[in-house]
Amino acid sequence: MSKAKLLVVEDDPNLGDILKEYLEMKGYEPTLCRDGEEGWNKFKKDKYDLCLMDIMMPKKDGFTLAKEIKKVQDDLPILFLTAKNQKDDIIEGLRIGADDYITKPFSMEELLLRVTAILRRTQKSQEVTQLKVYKFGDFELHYDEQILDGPKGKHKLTSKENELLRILAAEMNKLVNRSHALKQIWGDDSYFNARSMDVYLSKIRKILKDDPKVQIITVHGEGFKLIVGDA
Amino acid sequence: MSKAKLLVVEDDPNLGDILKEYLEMKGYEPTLCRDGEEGWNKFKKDKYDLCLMDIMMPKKDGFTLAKEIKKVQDDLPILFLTAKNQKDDIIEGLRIGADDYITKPFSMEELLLRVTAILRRTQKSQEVTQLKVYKFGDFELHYDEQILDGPKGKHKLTSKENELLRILAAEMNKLVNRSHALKQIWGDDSYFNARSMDVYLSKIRKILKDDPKVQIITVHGEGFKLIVGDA
DNA sequence: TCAGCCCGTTAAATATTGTTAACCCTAATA
DNA sequence: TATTAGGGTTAACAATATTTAACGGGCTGA
Repeated sequence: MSKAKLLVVEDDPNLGDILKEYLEMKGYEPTLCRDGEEGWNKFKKDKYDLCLMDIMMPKKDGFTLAKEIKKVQDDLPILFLTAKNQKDDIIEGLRIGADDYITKPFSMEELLLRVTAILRRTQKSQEVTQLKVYKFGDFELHYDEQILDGPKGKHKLTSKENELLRILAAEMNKLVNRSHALKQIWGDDSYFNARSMDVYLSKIRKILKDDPKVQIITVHGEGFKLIVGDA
Repeated sequence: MSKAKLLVVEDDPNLGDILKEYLEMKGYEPTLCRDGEEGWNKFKKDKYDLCLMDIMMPKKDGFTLAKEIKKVQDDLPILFLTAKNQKDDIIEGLRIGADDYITKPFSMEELLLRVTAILRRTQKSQEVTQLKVYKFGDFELHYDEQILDGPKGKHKLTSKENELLRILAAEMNKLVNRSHALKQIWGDDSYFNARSMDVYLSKIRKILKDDPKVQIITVHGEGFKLIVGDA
């Protein structure tokens, strides 16, 4: 796990130095630029994880720089450092495309919170963006969306149907222990919950009829299997 | 909930008195010291929640005092009061482990903001960090402005809609527990509040129809998920 | 083989959630 | 002070989800 690289564009030399020192101290790798033009040059040379920039800067303002950067690398998160007395319409304009903003004067702690929040979010979305999908036969179970996409159209599933089918699909062609599934979904293996599960199995089987290759078979006294035969 | 104890070390008698009086008025329990040495003695005698200190002081300067304090109690947050443009002082202070700084002259409101921010942060360290802009699908939620910017225009949100959507957006693609959201927004999980939340969910879903990739899924008996599908 | 349990299915009963509209405040305005 | 507009809550009703009940068929072991 290497340090996150931050592009810091700030023309106030005091604040710039403070930012750089502070962010370094907190385990980041900041590159400080004094104006928008320098920021643009650094951006072209290297790859960054996050960009912090002032709005009002000589040579090239933050708004312009942000737009240019977004054109090249749309997913680079940008955190604007804005002055409090900035006109509303400017703020309005720069909202588009900014991932966040913080108004001066701000505390270092506030800034750090923002930076970590953005990085956490973007890093997460790089990993977990993939919504879970299970495929079996002509079906696709979109678990996160609670949708079963089959050969005869999409079926909206209820939460319980969704959970149950996911367990079966995850163990495709393998036995799913009855009691195990019950504990997973209902928390405990009781008579009524078991009957409930049977009701849902029945509903799911109805949908699965859309593809004759797919069926749920019962292993008496043991559990169930989602089996996928050949064409 | 007792008053937070503040150790205030400031050699300027005018500023010191003003600080003490103001902080008392705001419900804190400040102890005023005139120099670093006195500050050190008070620190040893009592337990404090936060320390505000000047840097340039007779007998023992702020840096020295801060270092000594940190050696004994590393987690005591320190807020430095620095003269304007003393960049090196600020950096040095942050390096020592100050949690924040504020440059003189400052307004009392400004100071209060810092103090409350630090105390809030240290008292409940597991606070959810709050961004100002949340993006999901073709939407941008501008939390501060209570505006949801979508593919078919901007929607002004009421504060409840705003809060609710923020919670969902912060946990994008993940389950948000019903009761948790209720406690966050309404303070308690009661029948009528729950019904109220359902009303707001309905309103939000109407707006989210502007982008078919985005939807709020119900997990029966559990909570909700803001789902962002693929194109 | 047959009693008894296990399971499949359907339907009814409950519980939870979705939606709309009426109602109640409060704060701004005339 | 009366009026109004907006936000929030409550009420009422609709739609779904889940559980329970009821009935019947099938499997299994004595």
